Amino acid sequence: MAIEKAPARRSRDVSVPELSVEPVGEFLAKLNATDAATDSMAAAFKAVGHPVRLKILELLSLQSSPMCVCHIESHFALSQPTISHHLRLLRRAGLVVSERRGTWIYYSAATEGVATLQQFLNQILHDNGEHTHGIPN
Amino acid sequence: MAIEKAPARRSRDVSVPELSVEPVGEFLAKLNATDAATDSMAAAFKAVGHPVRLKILELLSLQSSPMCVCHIESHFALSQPTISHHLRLLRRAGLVVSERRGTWIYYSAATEGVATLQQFLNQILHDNGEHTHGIPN
DNA sequence: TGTTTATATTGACAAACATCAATATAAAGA
DNA sequence: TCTTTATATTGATGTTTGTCAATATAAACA
Repeated sequence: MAIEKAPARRSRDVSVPELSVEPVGEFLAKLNATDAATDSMAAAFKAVGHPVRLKILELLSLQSSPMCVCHIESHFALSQPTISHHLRLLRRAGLVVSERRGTWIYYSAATEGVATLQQFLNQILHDNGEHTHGIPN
Repeated sequence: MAIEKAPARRSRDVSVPELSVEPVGEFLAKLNATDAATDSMAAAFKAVGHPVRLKILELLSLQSSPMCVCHIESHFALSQPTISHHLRLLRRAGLVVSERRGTWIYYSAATEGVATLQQFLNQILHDNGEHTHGIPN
């Protein structure tokens, strides 16, 4: 197991390795997408970061047509208030929408919200490896 | 605001509206992707469900070449152990990988892990609206 | 060897979360 | 109007999470 030499230093010998690509221009521009944007994106990911909510979203997208709460409920061994709670979180995150029809309330997946997350990950994947300049030896 | 009629009933008049599309075949097959699979997918989403971790991932993908912890750290007003903690969670979720180089440890985005999430959302988007059979009146 | 430096781990604590029982709301039907 | 039913909200409780200070580990260097 060959031990690598420490990365090259800047003119003044600081204790931090040099970045192989400077964080300028487009880099910073993208990076500084408002904190608010990052926060709401993170909040949406957090919403699908729970098995029950992930499954609800899966359920709604597979079902395609809106489902009422009682149908959603029947897929889980959880109390009605708990399902209601998870639905609220998904709604707040913009991942599902609801519509009242008489006594029932129908939920469906919110395409836009899901697309936003998908596009974010897409960007991560495309940015990554697009401009690999090699790594400090 | 027009109030809708209750959805049609089954033969025996139960208190639950009829599903407009029956959950059979491919539907159930997809749905029953093991709970374990759902859980690990949810765990990965949860990992990006925090602003700091989301930003770290963004940072790594924009930077493209691996970054050492001290560089990552410099982007946040958080203690070193806290950053280390977030990196651990990202690593456990399979979203980043780390490699030791002498004293430093370099992190980079794990393309596979991110791709898994991206593909999941992709599926959600494609399933949704693919077979809209109309909704109960 | 001993010292320095980068990163990880531990322990503690406050804040956020998941869940349920109980209750409220709101629509439908008698 | 009163009752029933579907869903939401509230309040309580145990669990998980985010954060830091203190400490440990591990590599590099003198």
